[in-house]
Amino acid sequence: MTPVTLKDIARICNVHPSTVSRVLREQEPLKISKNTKDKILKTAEKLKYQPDQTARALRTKKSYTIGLIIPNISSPYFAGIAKVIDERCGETGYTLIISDSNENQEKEIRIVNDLVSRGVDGIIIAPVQESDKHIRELVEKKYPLVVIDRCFNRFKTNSVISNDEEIAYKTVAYLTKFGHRSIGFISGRPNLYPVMKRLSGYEKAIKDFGLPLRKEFVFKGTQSLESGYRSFNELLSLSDFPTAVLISGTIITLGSIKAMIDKGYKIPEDISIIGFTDIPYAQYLSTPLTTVSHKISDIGEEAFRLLFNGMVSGTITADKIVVESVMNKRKSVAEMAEKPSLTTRFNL
Amino acid sequence: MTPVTLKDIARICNVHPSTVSRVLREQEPLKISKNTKDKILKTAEKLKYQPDQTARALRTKKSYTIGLIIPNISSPYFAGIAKVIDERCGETGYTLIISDSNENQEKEIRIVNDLVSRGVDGIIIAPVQESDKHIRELVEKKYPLVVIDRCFNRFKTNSVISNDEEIAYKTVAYLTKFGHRSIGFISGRPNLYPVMKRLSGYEKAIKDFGLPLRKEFVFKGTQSLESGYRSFNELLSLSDFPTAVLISGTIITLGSIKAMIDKGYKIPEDISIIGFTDIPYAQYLSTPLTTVSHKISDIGEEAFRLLFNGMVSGTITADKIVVESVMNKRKSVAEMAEKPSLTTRFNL
DNA sequence: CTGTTAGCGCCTTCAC
DNA sequence: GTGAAGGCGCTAACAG
Repeated sequence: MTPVTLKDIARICNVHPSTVSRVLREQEPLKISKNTKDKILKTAEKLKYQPDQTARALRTKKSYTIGLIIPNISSPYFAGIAKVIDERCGETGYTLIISDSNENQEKEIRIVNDLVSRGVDGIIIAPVQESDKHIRELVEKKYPLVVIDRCFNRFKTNSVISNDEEIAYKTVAYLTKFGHRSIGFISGRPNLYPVMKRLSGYEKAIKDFGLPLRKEFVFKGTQSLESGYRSFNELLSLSDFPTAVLISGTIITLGSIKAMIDKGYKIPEDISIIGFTDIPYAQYLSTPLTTVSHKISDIGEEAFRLLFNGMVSGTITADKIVVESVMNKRKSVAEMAEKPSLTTRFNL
Repeated sequence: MTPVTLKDIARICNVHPSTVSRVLREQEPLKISKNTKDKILKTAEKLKYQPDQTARALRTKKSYTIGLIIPNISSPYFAGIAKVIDERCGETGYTLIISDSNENQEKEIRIVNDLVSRGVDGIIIAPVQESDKHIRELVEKKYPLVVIDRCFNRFKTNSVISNDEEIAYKTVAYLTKFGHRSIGFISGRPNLYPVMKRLSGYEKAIKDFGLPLRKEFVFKGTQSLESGYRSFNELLSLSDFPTAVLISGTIITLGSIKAMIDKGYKIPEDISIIGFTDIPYAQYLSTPLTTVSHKISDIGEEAFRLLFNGMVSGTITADKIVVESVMNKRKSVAEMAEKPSLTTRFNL
């Protein structure tokens, strides 16, 4: 019942373990007599020999393992990215270790250390992003690394991001076409790179289109439904709340929708909204949601490709890949009413 | 730049590596002079020593690693389970390796072998379930194992399931209270354990309530939106389609809804539906969906607990845990009209 | 073509 | 209290 080892096979075949090792690894050029080779292959099969990856990794300093660290495995966005990377790993003979940092910096650091001491060959990480010390340490150690959803300026490393600034700008432009001039912005954790970029795209557009920039129309919070709910309620309590709102984050968007429903407001009659990021359900919501969707599979694909190339070539690169997001125009944006929301407001 | 080892610390402290090992593992009772202990601790800290888990695992035959195999990481159901298990792992010092079998039996087998040869201390698996050979092999090898969402009768092992049969029965009972007597059943892969159970609960209820059991009202397919779409379209093409439908699977439910929308049918005016399983978005859909929701965190919790107990005690158990599901009564079920759907049907 | 030797980094038993 | 020796299972360099 104890696992079969090279030694076992060697003993049975009357050869040295190293010979067995050579045969089983199909090491080229294989200078082994067909006779012993067949003998070894056959008994290995019969005994269902499985090489001990731990021992192999210890010896070769290569584990054929890569680590993926994401802040929330329950998020469709990160789950989707994980899925693609997992597929590529399967195809290339790597095992993926997915860890959830749970939006928690300390846990993230623990995970990074753990993965390193487990000898993963490379790491893909979507950092929680409060500090970047541990990331920089990896870079300095020349550890194969790809960062998703973030870009550092204090040091250089591979990263894959979306064009959030640009697309946020475009959503504002889109809203102005419907006559909106009073536009809000709701987000979760404000120090998240994509959120910062969306905000700056938003602000830039507000300026360019000559709209009033109102600080009280910009809300920050955490990555939770409750936060979205709270922010949107605050927004609605403003006497002259905006006629359109950009909402950053799926779960925040859901919380915002809940706030509107609870207060009896209608989308898009009372307020138009655009959500970052798309989900399969968005089109089936009571008002099919206009969203910005990220090319999840491209992001995963590119992240894996960067990491893989680095691992096989043994060189450390610092490429920055930008994946283009797209806008899904559905029903949550409408022409602004002459006297926006007034009826509804006074009916409450 | 090369990692710090016990040897390095030993050399610096003028002690033997084994002494360093003893100190750093805080092995009790620690018969080490405070002097050398402090010296070792200090230099270990200074050099940021991280034990090589690979070497340690090879030596101790314990990797402090557990494997989780699920058929789809993008499914909120499995992602939720993974999240809970990951949390428990973090708390207990284990590292979780999540692998996605992608509903593919062969990939699942490859993953199992890979995890075993990587030396994981235990496995939690939601099997794809075409064959159970590889699962039985694990059981025979006395590998710590917990099966989620499935129950075997050919051999005994730990499993955590939901009370699908019972709850399916109850949903039919619930529908009859609204006057429905013609009830359909749509599912994905029919050989999935929960699907089988739901179907049998459905059939039992149909009999018990004296409803007509119509084979053409039962649809099978795959775990995909398209499959749900196709099945529901077929159902709608029946001249006397049912007034209520049970739908097994989130993504299948979404496909079904799409089919109804495309054909212009209204929920629940034309057809009442109940979806297995709940998702956060269900209540925000155009018709808030009546669903059966599984206690995802309980399932994960129980699975981890079973595995953990087995691993620390070194005993192999074969417990069967049933987690109770609940019904979320929302808006997708309504009183059956006198002449159900007729107007709508002829308006098309 | 195949065997021998020598570790990878760590832990554990047995000495002293 | 601490050191020495041995080995987990495997691979790599060197013999022959």
